[in-house]
Amino acid sequence: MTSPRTLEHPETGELNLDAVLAALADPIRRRIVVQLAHGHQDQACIGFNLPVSRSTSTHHFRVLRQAGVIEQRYRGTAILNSLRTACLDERFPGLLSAIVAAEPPVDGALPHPV
Amino acid sequence: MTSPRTLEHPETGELNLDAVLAALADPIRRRIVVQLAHGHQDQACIGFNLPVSRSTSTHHFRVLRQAGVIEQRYRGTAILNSLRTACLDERFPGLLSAIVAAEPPVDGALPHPV
DNA sequence: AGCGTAGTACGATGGTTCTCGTATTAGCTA
DNA sequence: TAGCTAATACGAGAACCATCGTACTACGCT
Repeated sequence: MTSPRTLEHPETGELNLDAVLAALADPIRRRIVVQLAHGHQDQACIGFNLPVSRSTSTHHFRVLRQAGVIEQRYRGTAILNSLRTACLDERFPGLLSAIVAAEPPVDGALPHPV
Repeated sequence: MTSPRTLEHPETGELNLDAVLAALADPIRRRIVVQLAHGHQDQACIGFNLPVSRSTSTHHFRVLRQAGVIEQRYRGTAILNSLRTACLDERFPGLLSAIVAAEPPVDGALPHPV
C-alpha cells in the first residue's frame, strides 16, 4: 500500500495578500472562485467547463491552491475543490465577498445543470 | 501658449476588475494606495519615497492611473495624486477598503513628516 | 489485466511586466 | 536666459506568466 496523495496548502497565518490578489487578478481563476462561491463547492476541476486546455486548467487550480484561495483534496481520480472562505475572511476581511459581488454570476458554466 | 498637459483616466463605468486587481497585486503599488488612503492625498509622486528608480516609479503610477485606481493632475512641475475612492466604491463596493485594511500602514514612508 | 477517467509533469512559446539608465520635456525661479 | 525640479519617453534586459501538446501517473471499474 502506497501512501495517499496529498496536496500542499498554506496555513491561514501564511496567507499573503500579494499572492491572493495575483491569483484573483486572472479572469479564469476568478471564474472558478465565483462558481465555487455560488454553491458549486466540492466540484471536480473538470466540472468547471473552463475555456482552456486541461494542463492550463491544472495550472490555474494550482495557483489558487498555493495562494490559499481554494482547498483541494483527492477523491478517487478526481479532486474536490472548495473555497477557503473562512481563512480568507479571517486574514482579509471582506476581500473575497467584495470580489465575488463585483463579478457577475457565470453563464453557461454548467452544461448539464446539477 | 501651449495647451495644458493632460492625463488619460478611465471613466467610472469603464473600470475593469481585471486591471484593478492586477494593479493592486503589486506591493509597491499597494504601498502607494495605502499611503493615499492614510491621509496623504494630493501628494506628488516623489513624496512617496518608493524603493525604486524614478522611471520605475512613473511606471507604477501610470498603471494605477490607467486602471482607474488613482487620479493624477498636474500642478506646476509636479503631479498630485489622489485615490478614486468614490469611483472604486461605486463599481466594486468594499474592495478598496478591504485591501487597505489588510495592509499595515507604511513605516518610514515620509522622511520629513508633513 | 485492461481500459477509461481525472489530473500532473515537462518543455516550449509568445506575451507581459518590472526594472533600470539615459536622454528629454515642462514648469518654476533666480 | 540659465538652472533646477518633477516627471516622461525610450530602449533594453531579465523574469514571470498563460497557454499549449504530449507523455505520464493514479485510481476505479469491468
